[in-house]
Amino acid sequence: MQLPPLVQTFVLHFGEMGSRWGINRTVGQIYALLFVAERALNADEIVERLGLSRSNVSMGLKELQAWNLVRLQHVPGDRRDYFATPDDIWQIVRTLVEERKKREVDPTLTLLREILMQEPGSPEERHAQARLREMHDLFELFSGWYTDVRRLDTDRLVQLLSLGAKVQRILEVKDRLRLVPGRRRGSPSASD
Amino acid sequence: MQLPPLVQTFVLHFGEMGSRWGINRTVGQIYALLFVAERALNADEIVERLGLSRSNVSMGLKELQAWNLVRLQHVPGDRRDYFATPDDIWQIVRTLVEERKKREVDPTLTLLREILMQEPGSPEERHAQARLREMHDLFELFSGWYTDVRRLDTDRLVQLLSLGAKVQRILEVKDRLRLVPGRRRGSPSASD
DNA sequence: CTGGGTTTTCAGAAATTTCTGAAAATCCGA
DNA sequence: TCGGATTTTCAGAAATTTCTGAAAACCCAG
Repeated sequence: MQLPPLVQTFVLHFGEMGSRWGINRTVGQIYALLFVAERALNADEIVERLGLSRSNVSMGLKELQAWNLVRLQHVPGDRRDYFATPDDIWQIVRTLVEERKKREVDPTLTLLREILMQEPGSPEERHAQARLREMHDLFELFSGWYTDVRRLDTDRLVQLLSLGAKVQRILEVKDRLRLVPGRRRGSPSASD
Repeated sequence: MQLPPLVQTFVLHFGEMGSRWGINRTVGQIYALLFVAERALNADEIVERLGLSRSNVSMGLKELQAWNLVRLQHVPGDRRDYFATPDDIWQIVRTLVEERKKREVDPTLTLLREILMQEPGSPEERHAQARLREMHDLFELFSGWYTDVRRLDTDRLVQLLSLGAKVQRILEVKDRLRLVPGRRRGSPSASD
């Protein structure tokens, strides 16, 4: 592995983290390398820097492309493919979340719905269903929240995250307003 | 595997999902089984229902305990250990997030800080650092948000999630108020 | 203590995943 | 169309992870 020490530390760590996330170590390393690189790299440059076989790098890049996590670029007068991560880190986060939702959350929701449609054949199954309904509702809640929030532009998203639990105060205000008797929809207010 | 079909479907799916999440298949299955079970189960019951070896179940339960994801119970007059998941699904979510943060986010933040302390020895390293600073700030933002939000009680949390992007309106109100010239802190308002 | 029930440990077996080299396919300029 | 540069594929090798049986450790009632 032929890398400045600072980069190497990160690449190795990210590779390990990747393997805890169902992404394999070398794919994680490739992504880490591309993420900190000053310019797009071609496959041979990745081979050289990470000390992997050419075919392994090819596989890894293919996987990253399937995840929409790298962009393919071309250098004029050079036939090789060059790979880069998006410059905007928020774009990376969005893609990552989107893809994981598509691959993990959505199929799980589908399965849960199917299970909930079935007729329970025993008290045991009835209880299992009740429990799975809780899980289903939880997933739906998160899924709906995400569908909403993903539309926010990045500035607003950052604003929201920075606010943290202060948002709670808004909910408190809302509650208080609810308690006021005779209050009606229609009067504009931040809590509506 | 000796299970009602409805439960079996879920257990198998959850096992597969687990393996995409760095949790191994059988640990996922054990958790799924406990999650839908009407009562706490002992190790032999798990062996019987999932068709795993006794030692494998022992390992799996140990791992789940390390994650704080199962509670140990005792039945009077029975020396065996019984295992159950928390009744409150939100408690499960909280534990899951907490543990993943501890194991993945925190160490990554530590590493990133260390890297950012180093003196870059080349333009390449300087660029890498800039990039990693972006990542660091992103992680800090999420981490701070989480630290805040985890304190909310479950009702408020659900309320917040249900609100989804409607929270955006509050931000818009906030912006608008900021633009009003001469506006001062002190006058109570939902946007403060 | 002792003995049986229970859980844990751990070395090796089995299964799965990752990685590689060699060959095939693709692609493009001449 | 040809020929070299580049990328992809894939069968088997290597590495890693998971799983198991047997034995050790533990634990408590008697």
